[in-house]
This record gives sequence, structure tokens and C-alpha cells, in this order.
Amino acid sequence: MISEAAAIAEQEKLREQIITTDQLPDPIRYIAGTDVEYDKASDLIAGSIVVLDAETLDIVEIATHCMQVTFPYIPGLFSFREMPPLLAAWEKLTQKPDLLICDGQGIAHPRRFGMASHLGISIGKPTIGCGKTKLYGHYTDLDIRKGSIAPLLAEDDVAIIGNVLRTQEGINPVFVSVGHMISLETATNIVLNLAKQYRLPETTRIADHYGRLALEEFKRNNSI
DNA sequence: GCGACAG
DNA sequence: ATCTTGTCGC
Repeated sequence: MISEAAAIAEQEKLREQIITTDQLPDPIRYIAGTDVEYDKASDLIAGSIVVLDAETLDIVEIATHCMQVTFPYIPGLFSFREMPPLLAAWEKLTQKPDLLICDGQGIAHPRRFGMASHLGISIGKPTIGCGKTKLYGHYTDLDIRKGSIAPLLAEDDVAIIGNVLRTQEGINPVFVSVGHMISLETATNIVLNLAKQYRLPETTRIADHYGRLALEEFKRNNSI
């Protein structure tokens, strides 16, 4: 297994490749949600990528992959844990999406290289980081109303590394950041538009659902 | 030494 | 992530 030091060196190297401007295809036709489910008892994880029609949000394709965990959970090195099952699921996909929304941070990370950026660089596709909680940075004055945003600032108090976005009035916000090949503004708008009814974008909710199903089915088929 | 710490 | 019902509040 890759060492912690090697993982950090890898992040420092790959972060150079991140593109923080919009490089999206003209009409975005397919968007995808990614998520990884865990089974504490068996150490199994399931990577899940669900492709949706960007216009109707109808499900176009579902790809999942179950395997044993290969890396411990270390804040800041999270992608090394979730990348293996996601890349395996990615290989199974027939219809590759134009954009992926990941369950975790993009550049809102101590070394500016969270899970969404790592995945985006690895597969060469635009990605958005959308985490349920904060990993890094600080913010103030986030209004209670839906659609409100507060910039997520780095230690220097100057660099904006993401947006804290209130997707539903009075409900805990989500943390949006650039993964790869997209601007923060576009990423924020897309996440808000995908969270019409719930706190999390529809892509994440659907990926979570099918990842859960895949993990349960895998356990059943293998008597775990 | 004391918090913070994606899933 | 996961362990997990009722309960406090709008």
C-alpha cells in the first residue's frame, strides 16, 4: 500500500494540473453523481457512479463496484480510500458523463487536492466537490435563506477555496468547491439547481441510493 | 497542550 | 462511513 508520505507527494504533484475555469462541453448532456458506501463489519466498500440526463434527470446508466478497503481514513487523504472503487466503477461505464458531482471536497482542502479534484484529474473530466461538512477553511455570515452563499476562505483569509451554499432554508449548508475544469460560480449554480427539493444535489442522493443497493447485493451474493 | 478533522 | 427512537421545534 502507498505510504502516507507518498500520498501527500502525489497530491502536491497532481494539484498542478487542476483547471479552475469552465471547460465544459456546450450543452451539458449527461451529469453524474458519485458516492462510496461502507460496511463497517466487513470492510467492504462500494463505489457508485450514476449518470443522469442533465435535462430531465432521468437515470441513463448505473455503474458500481464492490471491493475491500485498501486505505485507512485519514482526513486530507480521503481520496486514496475512495478512488479505487470509483475508478473501477468508471471503467464499467458505457456512457461517460460530461460532468461529475462528488461527495467530498475539491480544492477546499489543506493542499488544494480533495477527492473531487483527484477524480477529475484521473479521468480527465470536469468535477465538482460537494461535501456535507467542512474539511478546511472558514466562513462567516451565511444567511438562512435558500440560495445564500458565503465564501469559504483559506488560512490567509484571502484565497476563496469554495462556497458554503444553503440549498434549503434553515437547513445545514453544503460545501461546494472546484474539482477540475469548472469555475466556482458555475459549480455553485449547478449544485443549487440540483438541490431543488432536498439538501443534497439529486445526483448525490441517487448515487448514494444505488451504491447502498450494490453493497447489500454483494454481501448477499457472498454470504457476508 | 487544545481543537479540528471530507467519508 | 457506522451504531439508531423518540423527540424537540417550526
